[in-house]
Amino acid sequence: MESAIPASLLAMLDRRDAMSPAERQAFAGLPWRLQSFQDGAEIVPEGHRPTESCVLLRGFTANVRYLANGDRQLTAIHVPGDFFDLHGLFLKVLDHGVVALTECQVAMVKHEHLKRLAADHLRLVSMFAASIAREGALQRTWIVCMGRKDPVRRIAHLVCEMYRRLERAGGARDFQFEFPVTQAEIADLAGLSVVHTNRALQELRATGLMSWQGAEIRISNWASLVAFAGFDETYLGLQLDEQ
Amino acid sequence: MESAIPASLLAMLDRRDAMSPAERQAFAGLPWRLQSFQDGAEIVPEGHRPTESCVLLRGFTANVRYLANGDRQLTAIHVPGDFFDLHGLFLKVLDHGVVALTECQVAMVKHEHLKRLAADHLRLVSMFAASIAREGALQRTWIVCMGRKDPVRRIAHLVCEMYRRLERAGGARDFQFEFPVTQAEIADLAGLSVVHTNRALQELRATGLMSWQGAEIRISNWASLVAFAGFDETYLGLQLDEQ
DNA sequence: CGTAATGTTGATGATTATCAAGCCACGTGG
DNA sequence: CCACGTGGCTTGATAATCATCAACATTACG
Repeated sequence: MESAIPASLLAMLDRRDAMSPAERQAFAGLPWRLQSFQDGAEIVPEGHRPTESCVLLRGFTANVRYLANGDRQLTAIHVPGDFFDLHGLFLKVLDHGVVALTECQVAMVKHEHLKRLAADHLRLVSMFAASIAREGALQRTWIVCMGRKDPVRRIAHLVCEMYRRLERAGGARDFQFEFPVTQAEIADLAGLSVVHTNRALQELRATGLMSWQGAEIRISNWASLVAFAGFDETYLGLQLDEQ
Repeated sequence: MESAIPASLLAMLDRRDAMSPAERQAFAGLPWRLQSFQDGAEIVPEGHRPTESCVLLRGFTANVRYLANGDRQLTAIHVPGDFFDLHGLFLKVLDHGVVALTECQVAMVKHEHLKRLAADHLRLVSMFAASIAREGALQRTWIVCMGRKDPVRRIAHLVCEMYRRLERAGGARDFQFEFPVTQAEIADLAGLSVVHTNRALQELRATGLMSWQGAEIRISNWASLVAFAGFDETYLGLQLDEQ
């Protein structure tokens, strides 16, 4: 199935690093291929040599690494609008897989087209690099959480981050949002056992700063939750340095 | 102090993504500024808006994030030849500081010069992006270690990684190398207490797979250490995708 | 209505942080 | 040369944290 990338998505990609009209038009004109995936599907296999890059349109996906004993660790989580595969444009091999955490929809475009685009619009290469650098900032933040924050704060931090990122993507408002992710997936993200994740979640709910029932998260006291989690959102606001 | 970048360093930067003669010459011709730092010195402050990027010439440095309670977490460690600051070329603000883990020497070059260079040699922008993407792969690997590996394996993995990276940089041979880093710094890197780091190290030495006395690390059984740590080095070999 | 996936609970033992102290190597000043 | 201070390493004891196992409850869904 071949289709133009939805205008709403383009607006969202655009939000952070404003594209010029010419860039926007060239971007939207690429031969995007839309594809849907079921909950749990493997979107990109680990160790794959990618020939196209992906933008998440709907749902949640995550980077995943599997260990020999069957354990796995999620190293990043993506929200709609994320160009989650972009480093594959510069490196020959992907060091991780990408898995669908929910039913989701992805727009894919071949690297050859992105490269031709980049050759015509040089600033886009810098935008790509900035996007990759931003993902690095997310990962550094997660390393800090895993290394120096207890499980309750770790999950609280995740909630804060997801709210801000989804807000930007148009998927969150008024301190509430849908987050249809299982506790087992939270465990794989936070580096915890499922049982302990469950208890940490209960403890977090017991603070009264937020609720999380089913897929619905509601933050009742943003400022206190931020303080509790030690959430410093500067790492989310990093912008392309023009000139 | 203004000086040309040492030829040996250039050769090392070159090792991964071969530069053309023209690129190499342009690169070496930039107005590099050499600067030395004492053990523990802050090379780049957290939240800084950088105007230059840095290549580590000698010693060890690390990315660092400080928490409100005074704890800190190291999110990356750099070896000679690493362009540890490159994402600052694309983002306005650095989300982390850089600290000297040992006495070290750094070559710095202003962003304006790098950007002019990049405009003349477009492939260099891709090389920069690839370098940033590689750092992302290192970070993902560390997330996996922190989330799913016990402290002994975590440190074993660090030893494996440092050996391979130093080997490439010319700082390791015959399964031994100098690593003059304190246990407190290992603790901040691995997300452990100092006491537990010490005990994990003793346990690791007790396996007989390696020794670590003072600053001297000696790996006596590489294959077994790799197996024990679950070290899969594909993430280190990622190369720039040319076309 | 049955079945599987997800969430929850209790009990237990292993892991890890914390505190407090001592040890060792090294450099500095008397 | 020795006293002394400092920083890094090591040890023991204790308590908090976390994983694991084995249920059971709840929900989603065919």
